[in-house]
Amino acid sequence: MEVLSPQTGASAESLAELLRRGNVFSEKCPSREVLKHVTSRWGVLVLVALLDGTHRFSDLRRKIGGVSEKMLAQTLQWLEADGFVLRVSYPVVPPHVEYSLTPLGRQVGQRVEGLADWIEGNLPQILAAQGGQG
Amino acid sequence: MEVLSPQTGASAESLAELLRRGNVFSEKCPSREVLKHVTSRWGVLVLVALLDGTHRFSDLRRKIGGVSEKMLAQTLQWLEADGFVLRVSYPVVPPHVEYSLTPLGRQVGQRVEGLADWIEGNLPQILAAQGGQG
DNA sequence: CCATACACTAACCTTTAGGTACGTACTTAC
DNA sequence: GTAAGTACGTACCTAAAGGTTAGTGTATGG
Repeated sequence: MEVLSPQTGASAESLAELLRRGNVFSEKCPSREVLKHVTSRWGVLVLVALLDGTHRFSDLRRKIGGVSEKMLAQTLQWLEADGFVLRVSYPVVPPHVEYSLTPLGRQVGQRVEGLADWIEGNLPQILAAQGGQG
Repeated sequence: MEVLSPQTGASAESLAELLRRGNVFSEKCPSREVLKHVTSRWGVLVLVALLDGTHRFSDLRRKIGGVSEKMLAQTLQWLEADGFVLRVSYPVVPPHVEYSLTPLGRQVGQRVEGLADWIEGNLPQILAAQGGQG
């Protein structure tokens, strides 16, 4: 068992190690980017929404209160590039595009949903803790 | 069972409902703010780091690769205000401050850690999915 | 015939997360 | 005597997230 110190920097060997396992505490680890997309403001909500099944663009937009078209498109592209979202476009007119989760996406989605659900369910306590600390 | 439509807006009754349960999909729900802090770039890492036990400011800074002092302080204040982090300051010189998780904080921390761990563990597959989709 | 829906893109603007650098008040180590 | 460590606050700046508006091409509904 080898512990990486973020301060000492990565040797040539530990770089390979990073790819093998990932270490979010290390500045250069690619997992930071993935985490950024997944935990982005709309990324969270898109993942949770898509756990319900395939959605069209407009469906997602209606379901997720407050998203702009631009941000929804952007977020979907991030998640698609990370291999979490599958985009299927039918060449008809008017345009018809379906978004769904890949198996990988379903797994992250579940963790994210767990987090979101916990916050929703414990909102009263959180709000109480906020106000009560004065 | 009542389903809230984000489009129709909240009635007086569903507003109270929001506070009782929380609904991330609704634009005005306070859970959005909490989620923002918890899933912020450094919020995630702070929560995971503090699951290991009490840390001093500088300890956290050394442990979390790449945080600036300003952002670490800011993030800790967000999480403290949300009732997730407990700050204990000893009036000695040089300053001595200890940060730890509240019971509430430990619970969110675990969900967040689950997510971070999953990403770390599945990094190879994610990276493969990214590159392989061309 | 005009509005709307669809799934976006492009251009432009605002906000804010985040970074850098400096100061502080005192102490220990060199 | 000087440098470093401690836990930040403040001021200033950049980059990026995010919002708003307009436009695309076609087809359906009124």
